[in-house]
Amino acid sequence: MALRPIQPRPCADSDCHGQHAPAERVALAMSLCSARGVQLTELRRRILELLWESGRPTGAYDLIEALKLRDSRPVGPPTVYRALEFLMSQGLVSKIESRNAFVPCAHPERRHGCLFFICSDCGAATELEDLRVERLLAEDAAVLGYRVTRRVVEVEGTCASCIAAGAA
Amino acid sequence: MALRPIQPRPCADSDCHGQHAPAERVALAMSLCSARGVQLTELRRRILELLWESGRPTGAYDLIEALKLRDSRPVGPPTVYRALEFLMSQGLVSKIESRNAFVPCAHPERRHGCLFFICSDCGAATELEDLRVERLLAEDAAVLGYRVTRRVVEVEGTCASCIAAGAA
DNA sequence: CAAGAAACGCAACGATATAACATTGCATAT
DNA sequence: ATATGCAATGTTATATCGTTGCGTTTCTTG
Repeated sequence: MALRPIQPRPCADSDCHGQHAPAERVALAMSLCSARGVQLTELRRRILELLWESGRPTGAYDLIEALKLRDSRPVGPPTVYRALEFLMSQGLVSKIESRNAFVPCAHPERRHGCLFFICSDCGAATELEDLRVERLLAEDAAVLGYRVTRRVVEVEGTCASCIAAGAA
Repeated sequence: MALRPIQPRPCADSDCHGQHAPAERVALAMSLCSARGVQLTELRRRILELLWESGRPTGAYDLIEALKLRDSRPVGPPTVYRALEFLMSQGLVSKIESRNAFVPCAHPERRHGCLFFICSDCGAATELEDLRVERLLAEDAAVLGYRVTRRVVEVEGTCASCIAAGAA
């Protein structure tokens, strides 16, 4: 029945049926960029793809490595950082500040302020949308008189799988 | 009437009357550490003091500079990072991940998961306690099966003063 | 197609953080 | 008094992350 979820929303799960392969993520990004009149160039596309394939927060220098090894494409740090900056400006990628690493965003079509849950054990990151948190932060900001430009919400811990594995 | 605030709590404001000078902050830290049986050594004390005096998020290398210039005490990065790690372990200091900088914590006596509001203009950071946010994050973590070890909540924007100044 | 803007390549550098190992000072055991 | 253990700090080097400046290529647009 696909009811419209208004509350916590795991972005890699139940309500996005099927559309999860990297290729589909990239296709969505391409159409989005096209609609917005910005260029998702080959390099940018490839970096986004690598992030989706990686499945975990990935550092800029790891991306440089990956581009060299898998694409025989040697690029310098500025090039990668610029591409990441573009991807972030389009909501296609977020930076995990507590890790100095980057993750692709599940729902670039929405103006999102996502939360990230990061497992210290396996390094996986789960993106979550929780409007209630956004609302509270907006409220607190209003009390302080802040005009908000960016939110960083990162929860570090141990994920369910790693807890299970560790308890074995 | 000083009612007990259970909701958003600006940690540098109304409900902590008077006790705000760096010296008093440090004194509190000293008694806390003493009670906990851990050593707030000269170096650690001094770094905490510098952070309180700074009034804004301060980088590790700035602390190194300050120690050299103001105390004629040349220390290397590892020394400072170790001291900061200790101070963080005691809840006396938090790291602002989005800035690679450190701030002293207003309420080390509570086990806190603070929010930070950071002004892009003037660089000031305001610490806030909001149990509602903590509760929601705990809830979301429970849904995902996460065991939480750390929370990073940083809201970046423009503070009231800077908005006022900019509008002039 | 020409002109301008956007994206990219490259070299060097700056900033942040940690690894690995040595030393100091102090408490306690011998 | 000597040896041992331990926490904290010092030292050197290096890893990791990110930026500046500038020249070249590529794309778009009139």
